Amino acid sequence: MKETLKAFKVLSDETKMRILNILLERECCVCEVMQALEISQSKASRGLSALYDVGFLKQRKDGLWSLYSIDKDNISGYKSQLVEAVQEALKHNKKIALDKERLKKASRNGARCNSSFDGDAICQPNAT
Amino acid sequence: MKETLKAFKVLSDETKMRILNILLERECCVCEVMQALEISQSKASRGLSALYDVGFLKQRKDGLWSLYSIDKDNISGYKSQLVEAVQEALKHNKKIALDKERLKKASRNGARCNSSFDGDAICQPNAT
DNA sequence: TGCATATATGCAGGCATATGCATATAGTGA
DNA sequence: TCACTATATGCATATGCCTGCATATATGCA
Repeated sequence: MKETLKAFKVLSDETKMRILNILLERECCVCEVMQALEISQSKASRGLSALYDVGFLKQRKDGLWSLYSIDKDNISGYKSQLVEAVQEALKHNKKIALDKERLKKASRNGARCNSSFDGDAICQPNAT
Repeated sequence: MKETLKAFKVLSDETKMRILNILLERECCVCEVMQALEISQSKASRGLSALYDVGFLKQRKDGLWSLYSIDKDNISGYKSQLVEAVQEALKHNKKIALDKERLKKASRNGARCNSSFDGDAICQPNAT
């Protein structure tokens, strides 16, 4: 039961729901998530690891990069239903569409994420 | 998006998830929910109204009683997927089975809920 | 009209979560 | 070994949620 509650709770957060959505497009490193969602590095990293902890994501390392993707092979039962619910709920959402647009232009180290680009400064507050 | 997040959030709480589950069995008044889950009156009432606010439940009044049930006619899309995910996640859960057992014995005013039976006192802490 | 019962809700305390900031950690290449 | 970059995380703070307690509200009945 605790596990189930955690799965619902992780997804009841805008950032994490958006992260899950772009990962449905393709595998991403933390850096690309930052760029796609225009969020800070710590926010991206924490969001990803929260989704990982609950079992929605798998992770692999490639040099400096930490690459996350949907753990399709291990998502089943209610968890796959949750992922489908997220997709269904947001399939016509504007913000999500923007995220996906930006994701296309995003790239590993393409933006020199941590230094020159500072998501913290750019990211607007919780406007919906 | 806010609406979607609220739907996930409401269900990321044990009490509300259990309430949703027993309502899948049948319509209940607040009193019966208290008895089935062995929780306090305010907890039952607030849980029900939270689920109502998000659109999972409908409500009708019958004299003193406030009767809640799953709003099947208006639950569609991602919300019905969420309800299904809850059912799937908890279909073999022991606590849920107990809730349903107690629900069978529960009745409107059968326990003189507010006075003699005090859920607050009986209900054990958050053991899982 | 007054009492009993069922439900809703204001308030306050406690707890969990989200997040920015700063920093630690770990690869990479010179 | 050192500088650089990507990622993870400790700390402090702000915010929101859960819940019990007490009380208000509403309905039925004598």
